[in-house]
Amino acid sequence: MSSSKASGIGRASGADKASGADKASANGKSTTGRPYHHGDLRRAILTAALDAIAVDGPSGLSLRDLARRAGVSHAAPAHHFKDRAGLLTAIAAEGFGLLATALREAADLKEAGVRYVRFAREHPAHFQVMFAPELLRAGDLELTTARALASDALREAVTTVPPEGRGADARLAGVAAWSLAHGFATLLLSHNLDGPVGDRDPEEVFRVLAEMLFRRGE
Amino acid sequence: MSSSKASGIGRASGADKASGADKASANGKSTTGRPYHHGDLRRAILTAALDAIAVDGPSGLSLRDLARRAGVSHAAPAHHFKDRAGLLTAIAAEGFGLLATALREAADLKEAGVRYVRFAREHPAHFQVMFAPELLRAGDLELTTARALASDALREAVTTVPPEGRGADARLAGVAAWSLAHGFATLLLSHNLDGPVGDRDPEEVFRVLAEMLFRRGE
DNA sequence: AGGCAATCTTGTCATTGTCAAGTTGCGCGG
DNA sequence: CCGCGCAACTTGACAATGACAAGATTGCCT
Repeated sequence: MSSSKASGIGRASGADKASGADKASANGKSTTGRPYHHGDLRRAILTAALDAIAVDGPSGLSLRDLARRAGVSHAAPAHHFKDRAGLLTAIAAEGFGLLATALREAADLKEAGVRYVRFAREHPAHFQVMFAPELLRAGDLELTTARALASDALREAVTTVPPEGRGADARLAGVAAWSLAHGFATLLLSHNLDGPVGDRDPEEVFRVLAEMLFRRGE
Repeated sequence: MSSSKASGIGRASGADKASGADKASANGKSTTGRPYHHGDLRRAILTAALDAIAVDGPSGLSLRDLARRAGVSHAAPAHHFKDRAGLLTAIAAEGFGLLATALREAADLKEAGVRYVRFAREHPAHFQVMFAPELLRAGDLELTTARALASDALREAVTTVPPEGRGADARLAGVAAWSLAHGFATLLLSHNLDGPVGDRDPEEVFRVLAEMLFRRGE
């Protein structure tokens, strides 16, 4: 039951491929002018994959289905991402990059946690893939550097925690914050907190949790 | 009778519930036995699946491979578990049952968290499947009841938190504890804490984190 | 203009999940 | 004691998928 006809991301849009007339839009983005070679298929497949993953999870992803959605042949994705693992690795790397920039703007550790949760909610597909190691190519350079970037951003945020937070070991404070945020985000995405959180804003709920963790004398 | 030690997931342990078909071959003798109908294939496939999942993750699971490992034909698993989702659902249900009994023996909320982490480490395959909703049959009765059981056990543990834990809302304290434990366990299993935790005992590390959360005046 | 390399297509193969019959052997009612 | 039914498995088939190998097409560079 695949359904999900083309349309949406791909070109389609009624243009036969021989349309040599319109080659404008060198910067792929507009909905109409795909310069034959699809403009940039790589992006199209990535976004199609993100859509699919957000719905069915990374396991249900089908390269052929993505190709169909993008309106290209079944082997086209393999040219950009070598195989399934390659595609997912690219997604994970992109996710770590996005997360790194999101964390970098955080004022303190609590705010970093809030941004972590927000990231998971705004990019659920990225988030899921990022933490599914058995689906990724472990050694990939782009992935490891992006992950290191995000890791640095988190580490930097940890330094902002007030030292009188009796955790003593700053590293453990970081692990605590990461665990709390990651667990909350994961449970949220897997709909395990629908009851407790209810209709409250998840980020506000998390703020309360974070305050429980980093309760200073104040 | 099901309250045997939790570590016994080995092979051919007592069945969990129904399956009243086995009466003659109740005793597991047979070194070469293979009472033709394989004894109990259901258990064999479950344990084979747990092994495979622990190595390759739930996504890489192949029913045909499990059948091969069990020495049966490729369609044999389908008779016990209707399909892939059925098998994984059975695993998840079993996992929630195990988790429920593990949590029930906890003295307080912190200890419940420790047991949560221990469960994840001792039953990584169960744990991964339990929180991969898109792989499960959502409406399954056995699953939902087992999940409710575990949820009750956790809720009960929450009541043991000292009320002066300034979280005020007991529900939020539960969410905090769950998030912390779940995040720690998840990051642990995905090898994201190999650095920070190092060679220390993860449960001890988690104890420190839990103390950061539920710091009372003391 | 001509060639080259990137991009995409077509074709193919092994593997897998799932369904639809068959087959085997145990136990139960007669 | 016996055959009959039923549960546990087997055999066979089919569509879908991932991956690979060549071939076709086009933009670009010189």
